[in-house]
Amino acid sequence: MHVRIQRGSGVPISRQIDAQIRAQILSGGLRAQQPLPSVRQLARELAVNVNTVVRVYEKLAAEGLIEMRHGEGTFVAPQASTPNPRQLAAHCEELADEFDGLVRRGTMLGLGPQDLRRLLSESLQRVRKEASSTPLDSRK
Amino acid sequence: MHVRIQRGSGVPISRQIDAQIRAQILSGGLRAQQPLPSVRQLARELAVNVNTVVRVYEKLAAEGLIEMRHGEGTFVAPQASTPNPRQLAAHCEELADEFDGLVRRGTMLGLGPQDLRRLLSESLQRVRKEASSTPLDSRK
Amino acid sequence: MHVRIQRGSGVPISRQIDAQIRAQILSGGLRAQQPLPSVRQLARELAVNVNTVVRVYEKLAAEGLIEMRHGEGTFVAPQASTPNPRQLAAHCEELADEFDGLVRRGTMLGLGPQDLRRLLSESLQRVRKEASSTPLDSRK
Amino acid sequence: MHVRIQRGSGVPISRQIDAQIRAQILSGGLRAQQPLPSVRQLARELAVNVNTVVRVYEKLAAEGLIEMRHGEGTFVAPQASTPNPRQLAAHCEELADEFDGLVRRGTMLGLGPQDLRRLLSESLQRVRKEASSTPLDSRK
DNA sequence: GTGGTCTAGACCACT
DNA sequence: GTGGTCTAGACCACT
Repeated sequence: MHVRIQRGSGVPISRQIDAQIRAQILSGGLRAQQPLPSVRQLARELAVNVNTVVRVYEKLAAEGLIEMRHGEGTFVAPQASTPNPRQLAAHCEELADEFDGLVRRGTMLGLGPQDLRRLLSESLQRVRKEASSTPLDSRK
Repeated sequence: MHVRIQRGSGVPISRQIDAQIRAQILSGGLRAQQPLPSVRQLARELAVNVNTVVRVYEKLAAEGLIEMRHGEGTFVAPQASTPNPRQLAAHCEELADEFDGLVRRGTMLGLGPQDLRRLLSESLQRVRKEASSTPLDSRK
Repeated sequence: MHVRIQRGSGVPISRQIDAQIRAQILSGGLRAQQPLPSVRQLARELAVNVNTVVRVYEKLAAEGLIEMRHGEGTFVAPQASTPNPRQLAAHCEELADEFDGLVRRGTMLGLGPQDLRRLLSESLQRVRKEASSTPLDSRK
Repeated sequence: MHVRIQRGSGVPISRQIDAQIRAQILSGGLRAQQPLPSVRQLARELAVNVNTVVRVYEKLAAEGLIEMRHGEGTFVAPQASTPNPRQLAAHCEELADEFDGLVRRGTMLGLGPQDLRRLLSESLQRVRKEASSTPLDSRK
């Protein structure tokens, strides 16, 4: 599982973690029954307080996306296996809104469409490189 | 002056307003001495509390980007006229970070580079349309 | 930390609090890393609204004099340790200006230099007594 | 009449003007029937908006300390001639309070009694020099 | 527990 | 009209 938080972006840490785990489950990147890192492990990796992770896991569990099995660990819920197209679409729409926000801000900074396309291309490269260099997660 | 806020995005309203005004000043979109909307007017336009706008204006004033003149109004600071390349660059870098965030989230949703480029193109169209349809601000 | 506000003096409460905390940091009376009272605690002690304290702390934080750590508390900034002679001098000059104001007002009331010196002596006594009788702050 | 305002001290301009005129009337420095500068003249001298002065004059007139005679000008009220000991005492006490405030702030800056006495002495010199060099007011 | 943000509303001061 | 300060209270996020 990949999670990466941006500090100082103004977006609450818990929200960032939630969105990323949720995206991977909805898209099938994380499969049903697959184990998630333990609360403590993820908290350590992200340098975040344990309670912050606990609250995210609890919320996802309350929505039925994951299951916290006492003494065993946390797993993607069985029903969560089939990518849910409605929620996926909702998530994509949210992404589109955020693109709008970035484009507006870029425009206000005086950037044109070409500049913004270039920014995106550079991001794509950076993120691709990240992914390839990331050591595989212990529990994936 | 153009400001547009996204509610429910997790990013504090005040931060969104701050970033957008700041971008326009740094890029020269707002010129030195130019009047900003009054705190009350902007608050009304954005359907936001007056204090929220006041806090943003105070912060920008503390950094010397704008000047609040008691009883007169609020203006872009005289020194803010020449686009500050260092701060502009910092702001662009911040934008690049946020692109990275979106790309990561998109990737987690299973989107490929083509999908993301398409999302950007659609955003560019939407935002261009917004701009052209926006009635000119009374005070710019 | 000692803060004492005078209501009805015409000087905004927030400004009084700001000046006093600032003085103690600049002079080294408050040391680097030292914890400040929490916003709620100080608000309670001074019988002032929490937001008023928050605004003061935010301003001092924006200037790098203190650090607000989410969930942890507020602390004198590490760099603030070495008394800053330039800012200290500025603060002393401000004090001198205010002495001028008092002397002018006293003169207008018909007081002579001797009367004013006596007023100062009495103040020194009163304030000394205050200090000695103040119970040590829990967190200093 | 002597009035001197300190900008940026946090004390409202109108309050500063009020206190200074009031002090001179209470102490007999301004005698009954004596003309005050016109609203416009004082506003110009102090580089203050006319309305600010108007409001101060109106307040003092409402308390019976001065009289605004339409078409003639503004004068110290006849009854205001005999220095009012009770109000004078109140004003002196206020002054004492403000000395306390300054002494506290000075102490927080690390100044001792000697430093503060020196500050006062320097103020006395400065203010004496001001007074002697001030051109006599046209209407005194 | 800690700080962070926002609202609604009041009252004041300056142009 | 403009900005400046303050209160009371809510709800959220991080340790």
